[in-house]
Amino acid sequence: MTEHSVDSNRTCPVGRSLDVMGDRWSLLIVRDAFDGVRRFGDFQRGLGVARNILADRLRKLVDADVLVSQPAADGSAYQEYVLTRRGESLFPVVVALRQWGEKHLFDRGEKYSRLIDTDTGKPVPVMTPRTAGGSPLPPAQTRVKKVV
Amino acid sequence: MTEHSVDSNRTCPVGRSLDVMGDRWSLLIVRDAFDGVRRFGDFQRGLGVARNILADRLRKLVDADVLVSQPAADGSAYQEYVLTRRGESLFPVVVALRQWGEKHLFDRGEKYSRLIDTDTGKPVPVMTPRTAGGSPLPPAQTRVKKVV
DNA sequence: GCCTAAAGGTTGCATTTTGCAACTACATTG
DNA sequence: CAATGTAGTTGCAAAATGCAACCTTTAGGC
Repeated sequence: MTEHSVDSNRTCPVGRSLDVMGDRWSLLIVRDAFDGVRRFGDFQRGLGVARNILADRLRKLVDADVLVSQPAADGSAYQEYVLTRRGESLFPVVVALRQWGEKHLFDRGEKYSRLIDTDTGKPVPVMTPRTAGGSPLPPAQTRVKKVV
Repeated sequence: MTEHSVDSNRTCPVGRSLDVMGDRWSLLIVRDAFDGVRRFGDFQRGLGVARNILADRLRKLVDADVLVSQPAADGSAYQEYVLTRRGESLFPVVVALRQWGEKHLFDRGEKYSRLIDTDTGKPVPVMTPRTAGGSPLPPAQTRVKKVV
C-alpha cells in the first residue's frame, strides 16, 4: 500500500481513500465485517486470504481506525475485530461496489448474493449521487474543483 | 489481479467488482477519466504511475469493457481511452470513495478537491443507501441473502 | 491438573506484481 | 530531414503476496 506520490493524489479524497482501502483485501474484510464476521479465523476461511496477509491488513485497518480490536463479546478470551464509526461509514462504498457488480458482472441467470432491507425484505434500491434537490446527478453534470 | 478463489467471493458482487477494480490504480484511472482525461500520457503524468503498469491497467480495463480505446477525436493519429456505459456506471463508486475520504481522511483545515454540481455550483450532497421509501438505510437494517 | 486440539498469529522462502530506466516505433513540428 | 513528443515495450531490481511450517495461548475432555 505505497502512497501515491503525485500531489493531486494527495489532495484528492478518492486518492486518499484508495491509499487506505485500495488493495485486493481491505474492502472484502470490511464487507465481511458488515456481515457480522469478527474473528481472525472466520475472516480467513471466508476470504481464503493468506494468514500473514490477513494479519497485516487487519493491523493496517486497525491503525487506520477502520476496525478496532477488542476482547470478544462472547466471553471467550480471544479478541475480535469490529467496525468503528469510520469503518461503518464505508457502507456506501461497499453498496456501490455491490450494485455495480450486480448490474455488470453477472451473466443472465447467474445467481448472486443480494443485499436486503430487513424491514421490508426487499433488495436495497440502487444508490446514486443526487443533486441538492434530490434528482439523480449524472457525471457530466459535475466537475472537480481543485484546491486553492 | 488474481481471482479470489473462495466461492463466496465469486457469488458476491462486491468480490467480483474488486476482482476487476480492486487494485491501486484502476479506480484512479476511472476517476481521471470522469475528469475528462483520455490520453495515455495525461493519465501517466496525472497519476505518476509507471508506464508499463498503466499500459497493463488500460488494457485490462478495455478487456473488462470499462474503457474503450478509439481514434482520438481531436484529429491526431493517436488513440484515446474513454469510459463505456459500464465505466460510467462506476460513478457512484468513485463518489462514495470521495465522500468517505472527505469525511475521514483530512485534518481540519487541510484542503482537498471537491466535487461540484455544475448546475448549482454547490458540492454534491453525501450519497447514502436508502430504503424503497427514500429514508437513509443503516447497515444494521440490511443483511446479505446468500444465493440459492 | 493433564493432555490434546483449535485459535491466532509469526517466520522463512518461493512466486508474482510493481516500479524504474532504457529502448523502440511512429507522428508531428520546424 | 532532424528534433521532439507520444505511446508504448523490455529487462531488471524491489516490494508485495502466497504457502507451509512453526509457535504460543486458549478451550475442552477426562
